Amino acid sequence: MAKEKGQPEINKAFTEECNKVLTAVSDALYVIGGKWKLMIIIAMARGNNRFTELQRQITGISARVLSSELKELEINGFIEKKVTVGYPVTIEYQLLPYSHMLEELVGAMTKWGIQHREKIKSERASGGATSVRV
Amino acid sequence: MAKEKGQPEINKAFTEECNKVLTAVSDALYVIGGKWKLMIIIAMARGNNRFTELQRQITGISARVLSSELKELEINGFIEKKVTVGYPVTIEYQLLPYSHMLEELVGAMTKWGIQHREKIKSERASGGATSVRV
DNA sequence: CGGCATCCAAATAGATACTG
DNA sequence: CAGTATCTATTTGGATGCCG
Repeated sequence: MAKEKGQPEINKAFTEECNKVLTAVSDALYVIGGKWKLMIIIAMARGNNRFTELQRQITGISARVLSSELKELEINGFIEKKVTVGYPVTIEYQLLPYSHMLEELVGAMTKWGIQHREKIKSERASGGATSVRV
Repeated sequence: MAKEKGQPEINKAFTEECNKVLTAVSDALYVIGGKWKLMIIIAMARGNNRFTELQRQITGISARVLSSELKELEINGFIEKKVTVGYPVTIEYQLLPYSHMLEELVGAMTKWGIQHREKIKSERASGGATSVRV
């Protein structure tokens, strides 16, 4: 139902709401999409503030990629780079308040990711064809 | 704080929780990451069930990409392809119950995306350097 | 330690044309 | 309408080496 040509006003409201959501999600994916950005923010929220710490915590990220992702996160107002001058110069990345607005999103994604892995596991027991990277 | 070497047990609990979240988010991104999968599910949840409808609703997706994304969504248990034999054969895609588990995630992402666009807009008024695709 | 430069491989996606 | 095929362009990212 809801696809006949009879009631165009109903479809129109649906289409507008749909467009709104699509635009918003598309916006979100544009800034925090990709494999790494959210992961970096998550790791930083747990106290990993140094370049090398982040590289160690986030499995599989290379220095080149980490470096460029940090730059983008900085440009987009999620993090800040702090250079402390001293005998060994230390460089730390700090989350800015704006990144805390991602907490709800991260929470939802975490929850879903856990559920999904459970689902895959129970399907493995039977014999479904699904995909998770190992 | 929380980076000295004094209290290793505290850091350890943090690291474990961190790994758990990172794994979950990584899992989630693996299945629903990319530009299109969530968008397709959103559009389908609003009554777009035909190939061409989806292509019209989702700005910028090509037939080739839509086709392959639909296949992956089917493999991963989010949607189902229904072929109705008849004089004009009709093909419809239906969301499966599993895809409804994404609603909370989609909601959080929508909310964030809207907030982000607002933020960018108000920054444009002053003169920040951020990025949104136009 | 915190990167940048370079090179290269692979994934992703756009354009276009064609089909039953 | 619902795709497939092909070819190409762009993006992404891994590996390695180097630098202050």
